Amino acid sequence: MGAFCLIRSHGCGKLNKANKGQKVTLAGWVDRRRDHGGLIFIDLRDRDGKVQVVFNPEISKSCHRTANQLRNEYVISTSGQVALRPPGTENKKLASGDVEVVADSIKILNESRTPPFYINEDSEIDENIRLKFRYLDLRRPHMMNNLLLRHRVIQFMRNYLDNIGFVDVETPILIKSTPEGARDYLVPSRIYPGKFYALPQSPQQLKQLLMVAGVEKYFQIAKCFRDEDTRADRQPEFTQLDIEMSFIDEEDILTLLEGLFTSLIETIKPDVNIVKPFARLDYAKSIELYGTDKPDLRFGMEIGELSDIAQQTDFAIFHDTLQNRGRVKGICVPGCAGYSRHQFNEINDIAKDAGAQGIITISLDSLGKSLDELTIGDIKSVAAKYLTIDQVRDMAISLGAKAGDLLLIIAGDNDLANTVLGKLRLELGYRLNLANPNKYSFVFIENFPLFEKSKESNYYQPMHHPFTSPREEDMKLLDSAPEKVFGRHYDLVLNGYEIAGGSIRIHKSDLQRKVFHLMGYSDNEVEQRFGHLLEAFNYGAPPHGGVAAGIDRILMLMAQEATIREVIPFPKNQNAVDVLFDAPSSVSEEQLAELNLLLRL
RNA sequence: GGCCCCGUGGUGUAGCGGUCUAACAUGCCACCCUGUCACGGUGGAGAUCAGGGGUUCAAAUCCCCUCGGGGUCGCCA
Repeated sequence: MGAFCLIRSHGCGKLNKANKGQKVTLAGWVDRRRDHGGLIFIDLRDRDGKVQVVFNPEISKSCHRTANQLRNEYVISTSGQVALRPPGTENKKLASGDVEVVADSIKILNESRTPPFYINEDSEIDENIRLKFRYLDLRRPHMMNNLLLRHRVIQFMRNYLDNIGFVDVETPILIKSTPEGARDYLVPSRIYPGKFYALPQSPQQLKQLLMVAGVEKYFQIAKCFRDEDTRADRQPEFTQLDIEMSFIDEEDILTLLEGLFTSLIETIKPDVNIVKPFARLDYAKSIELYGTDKPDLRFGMEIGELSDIAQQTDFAIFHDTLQNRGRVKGICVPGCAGYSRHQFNEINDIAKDAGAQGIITISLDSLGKSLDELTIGDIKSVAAKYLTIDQVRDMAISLGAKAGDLLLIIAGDNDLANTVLGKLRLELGYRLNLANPNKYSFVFIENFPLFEKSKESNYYQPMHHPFTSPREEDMKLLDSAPEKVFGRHYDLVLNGYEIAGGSIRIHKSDLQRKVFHLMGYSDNEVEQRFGHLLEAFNYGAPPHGGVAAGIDRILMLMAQEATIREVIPFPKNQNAVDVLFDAPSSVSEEQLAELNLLLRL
């Protein structure tokens, strides 16, 4: 740790045979004490790791006496000689396990209460307690590693982009509320009574203005704020790698992303397997095959269309569905023909939770046979008596099934069938361990519709955001059939998580105005909310586009954590509460008065 | 706002109508121990079973409500 450390000469975890005989001074926390009466061992821990320190009364009586008072998490500094451990007592589990420090002086820098949970072992602890004592939680090596990983990833991104000509520009945190999209966090203005700043949901408009300014290649590690409900992969404030470029098209951005993420993972996680080149999938295709626009491509189990086969059967449920413009679709669950009653119930529950009325299961309970040898007696299904063996075989072939597999079939509305089967695919795929945790399966999702019809109003709302450019060839459809227009938008998905999204932007004010109008904004509203952007486009705005990547999610995946909170040093809980600071909290009457605020509760 | 899961010494779990005066592991405290490393040994302290109400002769256990936590749908331009 070097030059700046006044009371230490080395990091604990960095000591090894090469330091043999050196006199060192260490500082850190007592990870564990082993008192043998005559001899006391301490594992001393700092950011770099651990090393064993020996207190021998024959070396120093007073040190040994002091070591006797030590407890876990006491902060000490100690000096002594690095010695090879006696043969046979090396500890292979410890990086510094070949050596130990024989202490000849020790100072207790601070005592510690017994911590509310274990720092020195990795066990499940109630998250509320962890968050309340986050400074202790982060002291655990596991969390410290996540924190250091975060540092290395962000450092890598900065260097990578700097090397290819990108400029890091900071944008303000106090800006203007531009409703639509997510709810804003508002900050009252003291100087202007009754007026508010908003925290940025993302630096979107600012980076576009930087393109107008001529920055050409911009990036920022940007904090974003959205006042929406949390999820395992969503927090009220989160961090994006924000990128924008001028004079480029989609391919330039996809190439940049592929290069950046490939070399990021290869540098920081050299042992994992990246599927290269990154896959590409149409939005519509993704929905049809995986029931989602963020598919996990580490395993197959694709959704298959069975409507044509269903049409030929004598099964009333199939016919009713098809008559009502519904579809019959299915997936194959490999090797699960022998599922128990209980397991079938679970599958049924998943399907119902996802909105299905029911699910039809067909067990090809005939292990060892080929599909050709199947007989109707091998088929276990409530629908068996309405199906011929040829129909079952055709379904099995459509879904890529073999004997011993389980077919799950949903009859219903197309969207619903996709959603339900997509959910079952994920759930069962994970249960069957089909998703290799060391595989990084990136996929670009392309060709999103520009708009979707709003449920509440008669207007259109953007799939991505209102600044996304329509495809050139669809421009004329904007007036006649906006729902048929495709946007120049793309997402990057990794192992079932959307980790980046971007687009080529609109850079002309008349087109931007038209899109706002389709969203239902009046001229007046457009001027009020986005006048600054439209005006900027009138002064030589270059064509441009960019992307924003969710750094917390990327880190979550790299650290193999189940939630984003594990890679955020000080996250909020599911109810958006910071339990360490107890925020949000009340403020004094004086503070409210100064802001001209009156609470209406 | 809806749905699902969880709440038992400091921590993690067991117990799921009576045997609970609540068990186990670890941690904590005291003493013993010179080669351990999740050290070992002996002894000890530590729990209104989240809170409230109900059912019952009897509730940690069953039911209802509240609170807290997690997951998810809605929401997230």
